[in-house]
Amino acid sequence: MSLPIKHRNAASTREAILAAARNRFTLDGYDHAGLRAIAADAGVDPALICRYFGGKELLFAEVLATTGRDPMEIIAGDRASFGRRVAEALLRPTDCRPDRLAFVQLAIRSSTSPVASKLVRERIESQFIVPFTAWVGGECAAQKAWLAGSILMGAATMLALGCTPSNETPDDGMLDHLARTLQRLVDDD
Amino acid sequence: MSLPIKHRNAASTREAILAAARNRFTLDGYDHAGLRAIAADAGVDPALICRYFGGKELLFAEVLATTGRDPMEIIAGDRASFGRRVAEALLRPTDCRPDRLAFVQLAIRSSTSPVASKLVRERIESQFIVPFTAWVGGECAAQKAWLAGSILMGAATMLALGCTPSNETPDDGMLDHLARTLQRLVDDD
DNA sequence: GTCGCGTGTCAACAGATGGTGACTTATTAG
DNA sequence: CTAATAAGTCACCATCTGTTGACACGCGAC
Repeated sequence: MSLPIKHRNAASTREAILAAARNRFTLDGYDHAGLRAIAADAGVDPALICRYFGGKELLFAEVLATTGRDPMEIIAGDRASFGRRVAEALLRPTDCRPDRLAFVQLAIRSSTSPVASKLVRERIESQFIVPFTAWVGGECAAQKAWLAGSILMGAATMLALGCTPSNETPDDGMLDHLARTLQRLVDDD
Repeated sequence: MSLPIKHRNAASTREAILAAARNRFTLDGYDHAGLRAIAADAGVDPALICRYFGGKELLFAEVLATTGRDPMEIIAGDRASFGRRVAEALLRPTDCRPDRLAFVQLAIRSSTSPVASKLVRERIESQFIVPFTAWVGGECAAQKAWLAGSILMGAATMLALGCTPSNETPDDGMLDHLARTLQRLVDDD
């Protein structure tokens, strides 16, 4: 986490700050991720963050924009395996590329902060609702997109809260049900 | 909101504080609902809140315990109309009794705060997951309960974020899809 | 070497937060 | 009427937050 030799390199320290911020924002949410904590993780003075990014809100905006890949990478594809694909991406983040749906974690943990929620909503709209609506097609595409997003957000919220059926790690039963529910959403009508 | 004549009555001012706190916590979440704002709404000095409830966390605990009715009032009942019943309770809070699923709003807005999330999780477990699991029955009851809770939390989160398919108020299409998805959860297997 | 500028640190500010003890005011008992 | 107690207020504290300006360090150019 901390580089043993501290070469003065603006680009790399900027990346270090961004990585630390991404981690803290994802773990603690916008409100509880303090600039001092982020700076400490990055091995940097808090003042530097403001000078580099122009403040906490701008930092969050940059983190949000660079966290996770385009969700459509997972969503778009074979229609028949959509449910399982997405469920696995959410419940088994270590199996596939770990950052596939990372922005969902980031989103739910910062959804309560007024300034962060605005940015979060815009990202959800532009990078999930709109492309998903186009991909799923059909008459009720918009409603399906909203519901699919709701299910993903809700499942992630419950996990973040520590609510699991077996009081353990997510099990196969959860994955099956989640996958089936999502699959039905794109299948019918 | 403010009584013109202020009789000194411990019980009624306690209720006023509780009502103001419930409102603020539901609207702004645990973190952004300040004791000063709650006190101002109740027409009371902030210090009184600490003296009456012993601090913000205990106040929140009492609000959480007294907000919304037992969710099973809506959930338990005719199995065939379960989906629509719950969907309407969530999306049309003004149609039925307004406080039926009020605790869901309270829950999602305070789910990010470490101290509040602990209380929220306990309430979800004890007043939703456990009784729902018993009610739905069957082999995968626990997974169904978790998924149902996830869907409710997610839908409420999306609404709270301002994400709706039509950028307007929740429409009938959303209600239909939500109802159907929930219904399938209890129907199959 | 040494000057200059990019890079980073330090100290401090203003604002807000939850919380506490001493104080004042109203109500009621005797 | 008066004294005791409940009800409520005030000033204040310690802490934390994001942010800023002045300062120190270090590397490259000359």
